Amino acid sequence: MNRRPRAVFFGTPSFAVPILEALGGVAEIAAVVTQPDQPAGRGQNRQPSPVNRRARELGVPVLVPAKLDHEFIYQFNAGKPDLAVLAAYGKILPLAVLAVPPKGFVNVHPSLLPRHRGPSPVAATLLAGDPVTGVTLIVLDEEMDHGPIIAQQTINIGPHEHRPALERRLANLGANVLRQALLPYCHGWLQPQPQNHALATFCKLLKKTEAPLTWKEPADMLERKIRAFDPWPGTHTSFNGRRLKILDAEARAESAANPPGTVIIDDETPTVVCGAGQLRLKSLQLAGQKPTAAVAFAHGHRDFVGAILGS
RNA sequence: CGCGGGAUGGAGCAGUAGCAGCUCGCCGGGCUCAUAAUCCGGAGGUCGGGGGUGCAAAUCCCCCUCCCGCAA
Repeated sequence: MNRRPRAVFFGTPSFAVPILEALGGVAEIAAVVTQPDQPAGRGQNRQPSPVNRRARELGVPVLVPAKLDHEFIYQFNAGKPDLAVLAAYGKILPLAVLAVPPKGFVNVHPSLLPRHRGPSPVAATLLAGDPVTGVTLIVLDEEMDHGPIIAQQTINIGPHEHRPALERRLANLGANVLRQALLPYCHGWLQPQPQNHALATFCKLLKKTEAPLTWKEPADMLERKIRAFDPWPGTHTSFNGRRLKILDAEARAESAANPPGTVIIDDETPTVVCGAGQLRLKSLQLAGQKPTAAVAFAHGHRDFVGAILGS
């Protein structure tokens, strides 16, 4: 193949945008497939996905199928794609769709496969406390995140990095990997290698019910949740009967006699006693209010220090 | 019209009609070898904007702007 390959891009959230842009650099984008406009924000107005917006700016045809049915497959086929690239599309693809492009589907997955297969790999990485992560390019097969590996690159995780920052870095890394590996794969210079399935781990879709913090848990686990669940489903507790979001905090090993959930003051910083260790609060948000620094929050709420959260 | 909370000195909050307050910060001074500690004093606010009712409005009524939680 000497010409630029024709590719169809599947993706939805902002994570997929840099990857779409990178694809435009190495291939001819026949079309972009993304999720239909979803009700979002206050007022529940329907909003196009970030990938949809970017694709329009780039002047690329956009398909927003509600179902991946025969009509969609017909349209997909009509673009005569050599391959498809998929990054966080948000739906499982039927085999009939996977079978359309001759070179298959290349998936940009933000974890070091076979670790963290599934729909929430970045959150799972942070929850597990992994010191490193990365991006893996695979060829999709009939099982979830199971196909052979085209390329993989690794990055370190910052000691207190939250998911949005890590996701942005992984998106850029994914764009790089795609730029470097896609054409070699298309030309057959790069043979995909099977994953070591024995080492596979799996993650589940995040649920809103995981958002409330349980202070009996160890502080380091709670810090991981705060970093992994940012910005959704978020982490919160309750204070004076109102929902209190914990936006940022750091675990420390110190122990205290107070029961879990008690707010103590440590060197000016409000700190919550946990099942093991303590959580130094850095940024909080009371329902309906703006995010505030934890120190300032304690100044305004004189009964905060000494309170037992989550009760 | 999806439901709901909010806007008060630099920051965070209290204050449902009767002189605009609290914690922190800031400025000046005391104490001190020194200090984020402590003591005394001080500056700083058209109470988001506009209209209305009242002898009197941060507070009650109407309109507007901006911010946020739930919900996805």
